[in-house]
Amino acid sequence: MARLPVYLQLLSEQFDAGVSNISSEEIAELAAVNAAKVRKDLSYLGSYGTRGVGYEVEFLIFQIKRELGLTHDWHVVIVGAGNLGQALAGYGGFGERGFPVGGIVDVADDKVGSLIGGVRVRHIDDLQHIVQSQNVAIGVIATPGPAAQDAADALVAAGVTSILNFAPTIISAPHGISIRKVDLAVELQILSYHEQRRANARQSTALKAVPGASGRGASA
Amino acid sequence: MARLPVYLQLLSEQFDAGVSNISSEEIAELAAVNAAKVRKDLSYLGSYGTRGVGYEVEFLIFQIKRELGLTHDWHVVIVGAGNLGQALAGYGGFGERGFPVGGIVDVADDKVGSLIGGVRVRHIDDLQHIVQSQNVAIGVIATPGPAAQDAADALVAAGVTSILNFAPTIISAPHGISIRKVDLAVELQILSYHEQRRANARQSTALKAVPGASGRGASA
DNA sequence: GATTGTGAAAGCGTTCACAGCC
DNA sequence: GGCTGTGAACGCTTTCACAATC
Repeated sequence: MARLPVYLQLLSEQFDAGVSNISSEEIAELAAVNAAKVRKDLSYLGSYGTRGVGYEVEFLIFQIKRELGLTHDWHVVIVGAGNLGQALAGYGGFGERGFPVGGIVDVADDKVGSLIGGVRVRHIDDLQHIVQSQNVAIGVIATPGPAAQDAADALVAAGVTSILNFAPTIISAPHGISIRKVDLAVELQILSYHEQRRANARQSTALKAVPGASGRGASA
Repeated sequence: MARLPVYLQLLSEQFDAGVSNISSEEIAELAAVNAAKVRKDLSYLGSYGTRGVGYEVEFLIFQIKRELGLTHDWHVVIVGAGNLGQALAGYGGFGERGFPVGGIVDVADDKVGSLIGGVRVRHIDDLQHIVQSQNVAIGVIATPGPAAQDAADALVAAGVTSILNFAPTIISAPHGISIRKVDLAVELQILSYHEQRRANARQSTALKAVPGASGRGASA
């Protein structure tokens, strides 16, 4: 249920705005999805709506948080203190949303010791100690692509059971370890694909408008 | 075809490693997907494989790049020079992968003028000028959630036709504008959900092992 | 013999439509 | 009357399986 976090976000906003009750239709509108889908998703949590009335916002927020395991903070550890790792650690968004950075590690000795976003960079050999002392369950990989699998192996060996991978590499891990991948370049490439199609469409329209022009090339 | 960028990445790695020919089975292995899916995806580009042999890596890379519109760089403009915007601009990954940062803008005058990742922050009023002079087609939103819709409106008004949204808000745009959303907190919350389930599973196992213990609570 | 390209089958998530309930 | 909860229909994606091709 990858949409629950989205509902949670928008319900929190509505709650802050003073809305105490909401219908599936309204949620659907805000989340830009179908109302039936919202009801199916929410019914998965239990029957927390009232027919003829809707859902109580505060109660729904609580139930979604419970389902997602957001009743307490989850410390994360970042592997890789390069550009991306520094950016992620310095960006305060993790901590604000309940995922404080419990540590940053790197293999390079010259990076060890520096302070990023209030957290000191440690050597990757300390990973197990950090994970166990801070009870870290989630690791973030922010290494260059070729080092990502090593980072994953180190995280798993240290006892981490969930991994968020920002490296442009597909990593493997033992069964039972959850992995998610976010590749910024992939996102941009997908947008590029759409741009490309738009450009092609413009071109073939132009060619149609001037039938005498050569119709070969990148059209279709 | 959101998998083409993934194939492209791994094919490029194979090419750099000296592999000149590859089968759908091998690609599937590297991409952690089914081989039939790889063939279906690639057949969508045209019949570029050779039966009994496989695919020529270099040619396939070229075809995927052509399909994705990666035959030239796409300049991007970042809206929001806060933590996240600075992080994204400073992280060199965009430029390296063919998406150089053509500009960063913000509404706050005190941010305007500072230098981030070699690019000077400009006022959001300059957005249209930046977009048109640099021929920017893709905008990146790195504002706080409440400002995201305004940022999107400004991007669309300036002539941008694709948006990558990092703000934790669902934005709307006119038909024909492509939008993708990346929410780091959502990714972590999905992992939290898996951790939560693991924790529950452990607890119910423990309860089963000691049948006398109270079976109520967060199990199931 | 090996591997692609692709119809057909299976699976999965979405949407419809309405009974059930407030 | 209004809105939820959900079985059934739908459509899209994935997977299978094999004929076509090198």
